[in-house]
Amino acid sequence: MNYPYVTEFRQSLVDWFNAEKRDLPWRHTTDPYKIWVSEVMLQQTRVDTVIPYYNRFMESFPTLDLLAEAPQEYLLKHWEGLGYYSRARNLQAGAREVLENYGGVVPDNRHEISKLKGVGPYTAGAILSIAYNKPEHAVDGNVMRVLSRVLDIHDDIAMPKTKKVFEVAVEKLIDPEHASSFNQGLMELGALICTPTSPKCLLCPVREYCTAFNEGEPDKLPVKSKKIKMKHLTYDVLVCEDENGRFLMQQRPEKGLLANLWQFPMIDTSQSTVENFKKEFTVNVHAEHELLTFKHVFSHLTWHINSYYMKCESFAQGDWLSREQIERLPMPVPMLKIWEEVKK
DNA sequence: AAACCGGGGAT
DNA sequence: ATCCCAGGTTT
Repeated sequence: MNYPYVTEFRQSLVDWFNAEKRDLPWRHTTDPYKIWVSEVMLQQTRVDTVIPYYNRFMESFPTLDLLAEAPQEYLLKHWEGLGYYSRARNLQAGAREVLENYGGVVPDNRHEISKLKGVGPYTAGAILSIAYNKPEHAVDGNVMRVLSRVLDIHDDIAMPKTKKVFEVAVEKLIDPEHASSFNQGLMELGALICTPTSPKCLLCPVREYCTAFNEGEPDKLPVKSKKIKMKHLTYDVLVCEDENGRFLMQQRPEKGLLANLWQFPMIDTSQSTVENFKKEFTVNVHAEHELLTFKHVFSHLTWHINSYYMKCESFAQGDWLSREQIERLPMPVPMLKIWEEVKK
């Protein structure tokens, strides 16, 4: 963009944002803690999905102190179904760091705020600009898409080094007096107008300054390579209920996929069998029938699940829990689907 | 740089 | 069936 038009670009974007912005729960505050929570929830997650989670979260954890002292299981229950559960643990770890190292005040500079667990370059810039109105870049997928079109940048956004190109661009473009509205305006534009497919250029407040609109092909941007190979895993899931109406539950390891979440026992059918499971847990099965058979698709792998209900005799080993106890445990969506079926 | 980490909505 | 979303951490 030619330098003389930067001022007009800023004003058009900021004015459009302030006139057209959606009414979202986290836009009723500039509390850095609440902005922080919203930004973490919004990582890789759509606005409509986040809204009910954010509202419930703020009812239970209205202050940074209350989040810091919350039991992890109670915290994860609030994140259940949202995905990327390490976000919740990192958020709490970050809150505890703020209490210990910064007197409970979220830092207002990139150097310190970036030290907090779970706060990377994007989230740092988002909190600094939205809560403190600091002119800091906050480059996410929306911003890269919008600016790739405005500036006609053809670098492959799948490559990590490309993000630096956009961070430098934002540093030059950002409105130093209205950093909050400018950064949110870029993201709002990406969400409402400058969409991945079929961008609504005729409604765009900055199309006058958009190189791709005037000289290029907005639909062809951004350039993004990369393709992923999907892995497939097949599991037998066993819902074992004993004579007292208690169910055998397992907690997943503290690292890796779905860390610390709870599940009904899962058997990797390429590693073991249901018969081995029965011996290992010395479970006597009185009756059994099939529950659900379905697949659950993650971003990088697919679970093929066959679930079974088994009426058992319980023995000492394992966690046999009541329905009420199970309801309080954080579980991944596939287990929630099975649990709903069991309750029918 | 690449792999890992959830889930759902849009196309 | 495919893409991708208000990304960060680990290897």
